[in-house]
Amino acid sequence: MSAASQSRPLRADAARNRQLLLDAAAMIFAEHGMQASVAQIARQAGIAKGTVFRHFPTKDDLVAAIVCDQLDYLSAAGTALSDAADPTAALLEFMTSVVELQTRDRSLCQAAVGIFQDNQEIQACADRLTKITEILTERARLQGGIRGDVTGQDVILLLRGVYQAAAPLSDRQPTLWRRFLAVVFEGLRSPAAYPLPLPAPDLFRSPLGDGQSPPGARAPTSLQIRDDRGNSEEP
Amino acid sequence: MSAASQSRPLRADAARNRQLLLDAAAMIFAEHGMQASVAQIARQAGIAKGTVFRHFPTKDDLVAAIVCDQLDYLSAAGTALSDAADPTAALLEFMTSVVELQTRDRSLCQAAVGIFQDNQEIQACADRLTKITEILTERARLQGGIRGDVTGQDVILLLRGVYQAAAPLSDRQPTLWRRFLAVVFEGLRSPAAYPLPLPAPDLFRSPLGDGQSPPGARAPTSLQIRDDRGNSEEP
DNA sequence: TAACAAGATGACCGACTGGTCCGCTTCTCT
DNA sequence: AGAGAAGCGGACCAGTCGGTCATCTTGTTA
Repeated sequence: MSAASQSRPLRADAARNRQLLLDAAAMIFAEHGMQASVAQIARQAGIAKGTVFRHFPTKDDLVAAIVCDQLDYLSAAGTALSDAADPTAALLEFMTSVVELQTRDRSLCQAAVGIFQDNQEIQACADRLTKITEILTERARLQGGIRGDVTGQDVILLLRGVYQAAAPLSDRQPTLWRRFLAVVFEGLRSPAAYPLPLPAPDLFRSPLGDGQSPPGARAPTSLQIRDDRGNSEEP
Repeated sequence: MSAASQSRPLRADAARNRQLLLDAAAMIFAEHGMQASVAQIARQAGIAKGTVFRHFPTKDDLVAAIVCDQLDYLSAAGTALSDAADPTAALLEFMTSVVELQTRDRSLCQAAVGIFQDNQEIQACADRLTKITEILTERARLQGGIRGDVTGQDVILLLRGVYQAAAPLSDRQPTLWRRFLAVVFEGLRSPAAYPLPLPAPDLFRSPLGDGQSPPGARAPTSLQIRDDRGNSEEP
């Protein structure tokens, strides 16, 4: 969909093999994560390994093609919810979609944020996803459904956490993430008992040293998140 | 500390090298995760690769030695808090310790739960950690500081999620996890707006088919966690 | 149908992994 | 001091990885 319309249309067999390859890669990556080998994918697709590299110069390019598809899918899902009547319910539904897809596809969870910060294509897709998440979050915030100090980047990072929390038991309790999503969403709801500590995350700007712990920025809470502990030696 | 007191005491140079090796491994694993190569660790320790395998028959044994130390450290921290005056504050402090250590040591996050389910030694340490977490959680629950349907295993899995959520930005915002821990802890607090869906996680028993989604077990909430979506095709 | 370019192939490459092994060194004990 | 055992070093092994390339096949087009 992206690099196919360059110059000539693909020859029939090439187009067929490319699709076989994409399907196989999506399946293998979903099952084994992106550390699955190219040879394994080629075997699954029923084509030779050299053919894989003809279609995608590097393995990262193949991963990017798969991951971008998934990220775009989520962006589309978010966009479809961006004018829902109930913004808070829409945000929850969006969050559900994101974790659900992560659970189905293990490669996505490694790609969702920052892991591929060197891959331009994935970055662009991730940026789009972050943007629509920001929109959904702001609508819910304005509605008062979630606390005022939560950002879209909080949401997207927390969704990664929800998936990862449930991942160890994904075999035996494949829907456990719903439970953890409920906990996290509860934590995002209004009214906030205590303000969140620290400035919000920033996936894009602040390449380094954005003043990530400005003095006095920590909120005073009765149940303070502990700042430091006296031990400097290892156990 | 574990296999050293077998038969003879180590020779002086062996003991020295063993300590060099453990220190180097802890540092390298903390920095690069447990996928760091044995050669890299040997290089860091200034000893030959063969010597590594003399002290630890396999890489997994080396990983286990490091990880068990960390898990035991956390268990001890939890035990020290198990009779604190304010159980809810104690639980939060314990949770802070856990995420903090995960942030410092990337190997721990992969080991905390279930990843090493085949390694007896790590399993034993993880079980102890889970047990003390359960105790701390129950005390906070009885105090009314956290909602009644939260278990210790919820807590330990969520802590993994908190770390993972903040991990992508750990370079630029190394204390971001405090923010996410605050969100999650807020979600655990009493009073619960809605009951948590699904039965609690179970790390040990239920090797399979413990009825992980019994009909009607899902809680009725106004903002329901969506159960299923109609699309069966990929994007 | 014939010629040619696009595509497919799989042996091959170098880099890397965890792990082994044997000759050499060094510590310890008498 | 000297013997013997414990420990060490690093070449080596088999396996895997991503990636390349010369050669063969096949779809397309004149």
